[in-house]
Amino acid sequence: MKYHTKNKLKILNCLKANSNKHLTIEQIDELLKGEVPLASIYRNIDDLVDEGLVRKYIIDRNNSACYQFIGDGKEHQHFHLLCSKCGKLIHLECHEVEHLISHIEEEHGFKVDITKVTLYGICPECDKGEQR
Amino acid sequence: MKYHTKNKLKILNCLKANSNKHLTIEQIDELLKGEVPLASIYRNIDDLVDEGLVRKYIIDRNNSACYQFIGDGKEHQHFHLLCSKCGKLIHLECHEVEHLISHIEEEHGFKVDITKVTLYGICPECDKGEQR
DNA sequence: ATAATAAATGAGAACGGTTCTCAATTTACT
DNA sequence: AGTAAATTGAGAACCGTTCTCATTTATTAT
Repeated sequence: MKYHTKNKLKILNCLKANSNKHLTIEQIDELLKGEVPLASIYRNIDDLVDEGLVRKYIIDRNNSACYQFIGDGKEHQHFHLLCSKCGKLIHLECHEVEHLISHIEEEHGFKVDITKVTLYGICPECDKGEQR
Repeated sequence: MKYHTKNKLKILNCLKANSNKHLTIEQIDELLKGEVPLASIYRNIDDLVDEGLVRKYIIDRNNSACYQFIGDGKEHQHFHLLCSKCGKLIHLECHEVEHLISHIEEEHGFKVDITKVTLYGICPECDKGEQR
């Protein structure tokens, strides 16, 4: 059984207050002004992810994870495009993706968890300026 | 300008000989029986990736990257299904995926990097035995 | 309230994959 | 052969993350 703790609430509030973006552990640490030790941030945020309140993203190169508050999880089903260059996160609802997920489940027997779908690549803006 | 070196060829041959699977750096190191230092494997394999002879896959968080020889690059693109329960990694070539990637690029302007696509979920075997 | 129990904490060490450093060596070009 | 450029090897450094463990805090039972 889990307890409600100050640290956990601080972290959750921090993520809530920034629910429009995804934060790294380092950024959370800064926002909390070092009030919560790193190890405790890691521990609590793992819980929050398990509880479904926070979503975890892995940004490719530097291996650092990002976290984002996703509320009660009753939001529209959507998935994310994450630009590997500028780090921008794009929310996308797209029937083609739902189609693919259905296809994979029906034809390949694998039940994809759509809440964990993140596609990495290059966003339109970065792509334009990438002629180099 | 790049030189041809023994190390690089050893690594390339190792990947060629195992082109049906993707190998971690650790596995490559074992296959090469420690003849090539780790740092050199990393350096050379980065070159091979840049040269387009080898593809790098980033599968899951803390796990290491995987590499696969792709020869002339004409192979089918594939991506990965990772079972959240048993950890099994499934390679999937599926025209529906290519279709989705085209769609996202054409309609949403976002260039998806398929080598970084990993869909999480439950594999068929775990799904069968999951009545709990 | 108090005691007993379970979970969370803080501080730092440890971990693991990857990258860096730099002197020594190898390669390519004249 | 001489020179410059690239690669090598060995280990240290790096960095995000996880672990350890004694201590503190929260929950439950008495």
